[in-house]
Amino acid sequence: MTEVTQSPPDSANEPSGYDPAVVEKKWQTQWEERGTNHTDLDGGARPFYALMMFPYPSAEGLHVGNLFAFTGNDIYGRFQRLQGHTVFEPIGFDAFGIHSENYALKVGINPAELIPRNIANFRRQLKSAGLMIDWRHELSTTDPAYYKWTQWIFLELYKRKLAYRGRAAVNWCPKDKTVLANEQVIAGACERCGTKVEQRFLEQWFFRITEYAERLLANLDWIDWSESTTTAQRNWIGRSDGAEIVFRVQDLLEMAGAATVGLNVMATTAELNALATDIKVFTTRPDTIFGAMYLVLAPEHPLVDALTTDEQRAEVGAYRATAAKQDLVTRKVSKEKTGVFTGAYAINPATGHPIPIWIADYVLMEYGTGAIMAVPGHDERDFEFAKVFGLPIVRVVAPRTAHAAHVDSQNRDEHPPLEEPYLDTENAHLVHSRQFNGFSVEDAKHAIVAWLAEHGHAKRIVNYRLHDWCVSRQRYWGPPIPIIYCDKCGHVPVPESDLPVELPNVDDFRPDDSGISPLARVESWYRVPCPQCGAPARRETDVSDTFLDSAWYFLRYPSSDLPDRPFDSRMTKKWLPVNSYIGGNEHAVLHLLYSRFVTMVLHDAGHLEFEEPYAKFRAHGMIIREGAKMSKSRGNVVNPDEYIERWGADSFRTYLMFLGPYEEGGDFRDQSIAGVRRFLDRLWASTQDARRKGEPEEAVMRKLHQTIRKVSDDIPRLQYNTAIAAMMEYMNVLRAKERTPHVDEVRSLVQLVSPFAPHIAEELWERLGGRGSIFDAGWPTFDPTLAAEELVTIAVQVNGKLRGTVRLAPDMGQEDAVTAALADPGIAKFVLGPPKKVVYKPGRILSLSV
RNA sequence: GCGGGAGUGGCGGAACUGGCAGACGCGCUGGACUUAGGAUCCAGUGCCCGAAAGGGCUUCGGGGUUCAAAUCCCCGCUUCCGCACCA
Repeated sequence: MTEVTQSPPDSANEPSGYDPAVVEKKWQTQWEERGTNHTDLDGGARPFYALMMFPYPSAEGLHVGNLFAFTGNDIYGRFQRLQGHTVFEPIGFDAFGIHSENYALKVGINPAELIPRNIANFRRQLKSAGLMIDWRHELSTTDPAYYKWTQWIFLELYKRKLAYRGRAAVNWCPKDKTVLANEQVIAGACERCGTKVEQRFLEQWFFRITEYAERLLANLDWIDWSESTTTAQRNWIGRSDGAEIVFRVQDLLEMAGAATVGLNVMATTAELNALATDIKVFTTRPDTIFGAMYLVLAPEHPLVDALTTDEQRAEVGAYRATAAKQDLVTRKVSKEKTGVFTGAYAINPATGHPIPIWIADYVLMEYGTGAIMAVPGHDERDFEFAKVFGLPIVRVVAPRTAHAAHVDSQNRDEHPPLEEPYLDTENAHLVHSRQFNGFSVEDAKHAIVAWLAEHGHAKRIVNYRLHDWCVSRQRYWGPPIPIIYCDKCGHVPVPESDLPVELPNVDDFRPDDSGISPLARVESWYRVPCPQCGAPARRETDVSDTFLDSAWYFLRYPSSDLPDRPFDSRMTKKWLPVNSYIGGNEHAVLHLLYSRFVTMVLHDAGHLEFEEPYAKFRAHGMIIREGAKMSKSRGNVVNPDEYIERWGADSFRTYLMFLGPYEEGGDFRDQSIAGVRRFLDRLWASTQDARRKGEPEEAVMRKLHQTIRKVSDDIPRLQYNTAIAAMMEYMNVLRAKERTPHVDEVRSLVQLVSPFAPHIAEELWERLGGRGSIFDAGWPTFDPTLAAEELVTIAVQVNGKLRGTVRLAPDMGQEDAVTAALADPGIAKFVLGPPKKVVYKPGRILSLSV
């Protein structure tokens, strides 16, 4: 439990009489009874869809980070409503997945039982926070009526040949005999039993997201998203322009015998021939081909067996075995270069010289072709490797200097041996590269690929870092993948009429040593007839990735009750794409990329008219606590319940928005909430005290209109902290000493506060005689003439130093301004003669140089 | 290593397009009201010199551009986040 150090004011002695507990309860009830937060999806004009990333309903309850995100979205949504939009602000629960399953395993209760409890708790907490949610459209990804359509989406991808079976590495615990997620691997060992984890290859389902890489990348140029997020996506997609270069293996005939024996049984003869002849490498530096001194293949490269000579076979085998034993996490961490020579040679197509073929785990099978040409002179990793194994290092790129341009670049002495790889490509030219000597790196890339292409040795190619999306999970708590395996028909999709494939409610959902997925033990469930031929067949026993559940939930909200289709086309046309999406940057890549991909596929399949799901996305910042990151182990996690109880939801919300710039986050400090609470106390008091007699004061009204302008400008830009500061500033004017505010001075302030502190705003609105909900009363308009100042204060600088200020009309001319400034003795004493130079910006500054 | 941010009082943070640095809030100091104050109200609060008037200094450090720089340019330092042997 977190200790809340500061107590709220004791309401008995509270002069303003503001009791948030009473006010908030009252209005939450009223909203529910009157349906204030219900959205007229059918008839509402000017639809505005304000989406927040739905939470995973953990047993700990709502995290303050969730509330930070939701409140920011709620303010935005309420503001849009006050501007005359019909706003839809739905919520749901992302309740499938490894988190729930692991927690269920820990406490020994089936997740199907736990999740509804957690959701009930979340619902209570969300309601206590005063969010403008239309609860009639709540959804949970674990509801069969929802995941029926998650499965339907899988089949849509399958139909379009975008879902396929492939082998992929997983973390495997040999003791528990189970697959582990990356986060369950701690320092290379199973988090449950401490056994060293191995990598294993399993047949899994993949989505061909790489086919969409170019579109996913291109659209980033026009969607209105936080730049940090689009940058993260660009990096993740990782487009590289380069070339595929073919190296012919030497003494091919001799090796053919070895190939047939050694190669994987999966390979057909045709594949074998193609593979055994050539090694394809991907490079972004085809210009350095004359410096390619050796080839390196990934240890699991399918050609390795075929290439390896008898003398090297034992060593190669041992190296591959070690590499395979390494888990996926530690393999990426270890940096020292290791490797083994296969005994084989390939021909460098540029030089015609034979170069050795090595295997090493610094080459990854997953990227490019799983093989590289090593250019130790111009690549850090290759350089390091060459140093370790004493391989030759040759320079083929050299700095372009005025001197070097005129000498014979073939002259070796001109360029001493490399102490480190030479990486500059800007002011450099080629050397030791025959007819390409003197070419710039850029020109050489094109020229060399074109030259090699004449003999079929190379082609330009684009490579992506993005991999296909592996959607299989060897787990219990997820939607079963809707596929059936039949001996005769192969894999057969479950007919749409048979959806959903319901997750069986089993007592024993624990992984044990019997097999891979817990569902593989439920024979009564997985044994089914083949939908095509009727022969006995078997269901897929893996479930799909949680990211698939969340990749389409925003499509379901407006059609949440639709039984026979995933979403209604009319509703979808009216409400989508989402107008505003707010969420954390932890989802900058996976969730946001996957949902874009699924949307594009559904668009191509004719189900959607748009191909980008979120017109606008803004990433909010992270909150820390008293300067430190919040974590369970530190015990410094903010529990929203406690703060809402002690300070009220309105104060808590407003404080969250005040503690820092929304898109950057900030430091949550217990002591500081008091300031926001005081502000609301004073707002309450101002309304109670307000006089109806007489006229509002002109200067105060001027400040009010300036405040309306500021708040109206700040909210759409999510600059909530400065909007609140502006309202506080106005409050200070309103309640300057000995002053009784006029109702007209207060009413608009209550409206400005309403998106931040909705309960107190409703209450005060009612007390001021407002009819109906304040959220149906519109937004105060700002009158520029009322906000304009008659006189403005202008700073006067002499030789760049501030020497005083003068009050001037905003449109006063330069001469008059100088005269007015010099009339001030405090300024005049620094100006002895006539000023040498005068810079005057009306309404801003007067700068004199003497 | 690569990519993206950020460095401003005791603290969280303001500052539009280069134009009065420190808005707003916390904390702190003094006062009023009080049996009391961890409530409320009033005043003060960047640092240094000075009794004051006044003056000097100040936005991570160092240079530069400009009448004028937290803001623009160059060099360096620190720090947070993401990706990480991606050829």
